[in-house]
Amino acid sequence: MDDPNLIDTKGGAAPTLAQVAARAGVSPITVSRVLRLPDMVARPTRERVEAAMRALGYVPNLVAGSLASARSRAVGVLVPTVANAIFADTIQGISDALEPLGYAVVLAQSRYDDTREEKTLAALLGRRPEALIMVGSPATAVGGEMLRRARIPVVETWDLPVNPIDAVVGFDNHAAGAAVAQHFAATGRRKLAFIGGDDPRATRRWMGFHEMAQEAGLEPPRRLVLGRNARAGVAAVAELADSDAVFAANDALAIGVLAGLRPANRRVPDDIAVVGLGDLEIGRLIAPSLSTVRIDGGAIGRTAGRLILSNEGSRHINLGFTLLIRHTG
Amino acid sequence: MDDPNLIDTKGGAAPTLAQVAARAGVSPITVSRVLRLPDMVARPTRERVEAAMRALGYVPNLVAGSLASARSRAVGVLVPTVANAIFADTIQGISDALEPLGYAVVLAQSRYDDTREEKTLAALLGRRPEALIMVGSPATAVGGEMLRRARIPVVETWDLPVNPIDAVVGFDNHAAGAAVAQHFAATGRRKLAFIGGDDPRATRRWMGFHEMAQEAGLEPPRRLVLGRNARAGVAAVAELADSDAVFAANDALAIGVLAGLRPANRRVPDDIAVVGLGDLEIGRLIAPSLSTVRIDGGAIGRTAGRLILSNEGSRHINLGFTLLIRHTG
DNA sequence: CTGAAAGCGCTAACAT
DNA sequence: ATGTTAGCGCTTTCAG
Repeated sequence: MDDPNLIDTKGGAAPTLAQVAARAGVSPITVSRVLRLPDMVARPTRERVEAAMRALGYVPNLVAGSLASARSRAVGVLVPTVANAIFADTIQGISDALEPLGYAVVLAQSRYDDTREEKTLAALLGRRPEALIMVGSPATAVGGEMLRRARIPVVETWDLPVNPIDAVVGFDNHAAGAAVAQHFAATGRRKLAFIGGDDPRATRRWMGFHEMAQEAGLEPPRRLVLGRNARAGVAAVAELADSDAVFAANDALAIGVLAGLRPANRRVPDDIAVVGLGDLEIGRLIAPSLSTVRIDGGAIGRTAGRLILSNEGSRHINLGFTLLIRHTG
Repeated sequence: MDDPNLIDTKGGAAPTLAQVAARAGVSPITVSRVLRLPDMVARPTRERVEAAMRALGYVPNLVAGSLASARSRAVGVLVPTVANAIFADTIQGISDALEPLGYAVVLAQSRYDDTREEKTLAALLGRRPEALIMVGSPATAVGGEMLRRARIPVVETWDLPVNPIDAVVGFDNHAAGAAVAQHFAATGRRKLAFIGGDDPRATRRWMGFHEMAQEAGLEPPRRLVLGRNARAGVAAVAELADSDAVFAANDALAIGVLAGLRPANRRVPDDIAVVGLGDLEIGRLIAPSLSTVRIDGGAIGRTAGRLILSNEGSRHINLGFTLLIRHTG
């Protein structure tokens, strides 16, 4: 039963805590204490142990420690994709909040695929993380159930689910969509379009956008589901011939739309307005600068990290968004 | 000795393999086999065990499994930062290559800080990953020694170190810098500048750039070390008054330079050429489109993933780069 | 095809 | 301040 996909772990066993103990002439538990509770150990003893560690190049086996103590000091992080810059700041924020405290970040991607998400969640939970942070909410009931049974802090982010599993750090996607539609209506746009994925968060943006357009007495906006990256934005332009305002569910998409509009000779914002979401640094720097719904992804990550470390304060945090009208709409 | 930063792991123990075994009326090892070697177990037995697992909501404890088998099925990934989009594709590539095989990605950031890198490396190795992939090479001798002693596959990426620890997947940063300088010289530029960080890879780009400029008979280029993000690019423009060509060590920086040049009324590429590195999708979409040294970050990640899974073929892979001259230079 | 025994490397709980 | 004992939840090895 040889699995050809196994990494060939070379020979040469790593030194163990017991070996350090033997070399220092103490019992294993003393070495363990030098590592975790150093000032519980007498100075000379500690120094002998430390010398032994250095001599052997000892690296404590956290896997064994996790099993013995039932504390993995790991947090699972599940994002749709890391390639989309929109989530990078959130991962960074989580890492910034937790790594200094000795937590490891175990990262996994769902790729916007519900089946994969379920598998990934199981794989993540198998490592017994002390908490799990995810962008969005579990797509399946099974996934949700797994998280609930795991009995660890769970933080759903980038949205405000109605029935959260535990903690939430996000913003109101519906309201964000509505805000953009309202802005378009207020600036005299008549034929709106939305471009984005069909995941729950994008769909909520669409719902808010759609409803507010109706309320403003505009004809129903179009919805284009072509992908989530800049290329999809370029492609979308072919369908935008009779729209005068587009809300793209993320900034990369919006920048793609801008790029597609240029050769089509449609002037932005005169002929058509374009608003993105996320506020990538680059959106502010291009010309014309991109109007967008600003989301503070870094704050989402840091807040999620803080939430799993403490039970004080609210566990349902709405970080909001800001409509930033720059030069494209 | 209460650490207030401990996550409050709630009560309610997760079901164990032994409990599943008891419920199914088999011995623990049989449950273990159902999980790992299902077709070694008779059909009816297997079905009983599977039913018991479902009934209990059993999630195998991979921490215990790792300890017992000495195989963690985890890979450590160390990057300078995840916020810089330039490494996102590499992480994605690693994840794509390894997650389907059951490996977890333990992600950590060095933040271009040598001390932090050393600590992070130790933290990573303590989890006993079966391999470690890093962007660049260990900054300190201690870090290198730790990696060597870990006796696991190590892949250094985004560079071609002269004395690699083990495997390498990267490109020649020196040659990339030289190629840009050569291009500038060939297109009549006289006063070159370089903007980037002071990390080893950026420095190698600078060296190549500088040497080739000399060879081409140009006056020595300037080197600006102001940061690595787009904002640093904007700031750099103040120092670029008498340069007619800039090589920015990454595309975000280059886009920042472009943004800074606009209000300064300096035309690109007529007054000044700008070339980046990385080939972010967005660079191709802005106007004028960004000239850049294309690096296939995704391929670097996937190749690194493949390398740690197999010992066949070369372990020193130069994936090269492509100079892409578009509209900024 | 299934099981019994032993142990991975560490820490918790109790001594002393 | 240090040590002893037991055991975390699983897999390995060897039997049958």
